[in-house]
Amino acid sequence: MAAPEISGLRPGLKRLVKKTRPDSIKAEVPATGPGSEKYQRILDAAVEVIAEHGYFSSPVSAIAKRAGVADGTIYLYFKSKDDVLRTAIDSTFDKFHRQVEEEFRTLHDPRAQLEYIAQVHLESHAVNRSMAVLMQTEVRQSAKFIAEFSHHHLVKYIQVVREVVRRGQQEGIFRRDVSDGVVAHCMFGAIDELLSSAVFTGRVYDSKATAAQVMDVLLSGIQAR
Amino acid sequence: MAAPEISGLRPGLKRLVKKTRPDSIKAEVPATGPGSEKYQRILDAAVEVIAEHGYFSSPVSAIAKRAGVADGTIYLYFKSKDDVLRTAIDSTFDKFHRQVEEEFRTLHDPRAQLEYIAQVHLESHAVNRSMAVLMQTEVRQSAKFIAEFSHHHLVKYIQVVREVVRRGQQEGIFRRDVSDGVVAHCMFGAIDELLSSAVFTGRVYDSKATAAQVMDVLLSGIQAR
DNA sequence: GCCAAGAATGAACTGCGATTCATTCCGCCA
DNA sequence: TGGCGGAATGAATCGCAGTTCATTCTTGGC
Repeated sequence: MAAPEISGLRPGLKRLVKKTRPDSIKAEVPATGPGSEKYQRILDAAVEVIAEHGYFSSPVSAIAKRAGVADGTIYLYFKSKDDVLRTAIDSTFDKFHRQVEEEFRTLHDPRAQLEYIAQVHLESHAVNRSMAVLMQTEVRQSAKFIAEFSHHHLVKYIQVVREVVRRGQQEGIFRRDVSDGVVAHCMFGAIDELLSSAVFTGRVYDSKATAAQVMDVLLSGIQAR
Repeated sequence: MAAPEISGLRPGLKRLVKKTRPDSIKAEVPATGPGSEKYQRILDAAVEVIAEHGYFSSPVSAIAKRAGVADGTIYLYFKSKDDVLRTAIDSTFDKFHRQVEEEFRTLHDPRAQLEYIAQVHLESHAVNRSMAVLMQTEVRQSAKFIAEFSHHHLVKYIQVVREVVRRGQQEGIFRRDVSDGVVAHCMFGAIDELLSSAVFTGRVYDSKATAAQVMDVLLSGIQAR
């Protein structure tokens, strides 16, 4: 998708890695490290293939093929098949958290903050469909190794929501007779299920409108009376 | 767990399959069919092992070992490894739906009906921990073949909730400006996430009290004003 | 042009695990 | 008690897929 077409078809152009940047600047992209174009292409290919067939039914060879590289090449960029998936998931979550953090610098109302999170969460579908599928199918997950590290990301998400809820309670906006934890899990679960159902049925929706609807119900449910 | 200890250790008693029932009654358990004790033992073992290691990291040999039978024996009772898991999941969902159907015969208030579903859903943790883990890790899922058929079960669950919500809306109990579908997914998602988090962190909780709390928020959110 | 450094390749290796099936073991009946 | 039908066994088969590594290709400096 976003990745340029299989460069293997243009043998003459294959090895340019430093792009147009000369050596004066030290911060070259380490040919084989993160940030190189091939690195990213492998990640994208892995996400696509795994989203289509599932982790255990996606041979490294299929990922390599999609990325337009040889099987062995993947091991120049990543330690193992696990490592590829882990990296892809990590970077997605990191991006999400950076985005939220950024927005929170100027958005302070607890209600609006929750709405923002909901909306970004629901939007992930449109941003990168394959990644959304992968999140729904692999992260909750099946392989213990994925479960373990991705659990950490979910905890962080919940943590953020809890803090917002708690602040809302302190400010007297939200009722205090429900635990922030329960509310956070409910919100995450509700949104994620909506996303999940959209992903599986292939339905598209207006993420802003849907987020508004869900949050309307939830916020009505927790507003102080 | 519930299964009797590995009978393989008592060679002398192995083959009694008809139990104490003589042949007068035709409805004998077909030695190798559903309902036989070994059949159930294999199912239980599969659920436990898969809950612990995940489907793709659970060799048939491990399931056989846990069930106290030989590898090949499993193929006398089931068509394939897939078939074992499919059967286990199917029967769990079937049980859930029968339970709900039964209760609905005497419970008519929409609010109470939703609360009942929430409670049974949350209780599954206590009923069979391994199965709950399996549901969280495999059903949402990973292997396409599981996804496809279990999706059908989820749809049925959502369907039931939607109908209740719609009836509540008609009766004027619930607000009509939110779609029954969105509400149903939110409810399912919220409950399932709570369950999931309990399953993964190993936390125990009072399913009745938790269900009450979640449903309090949700019902407040959707009540007509 | 020639060479060294390192990127890329992909065939081959290896281990694993689902499934099969020839053989053994029982329990029952004549 | 002999032997038949079916249940159970588990070693052997077969294919697959993650990883390795000897070899080939590029590039950039001289």
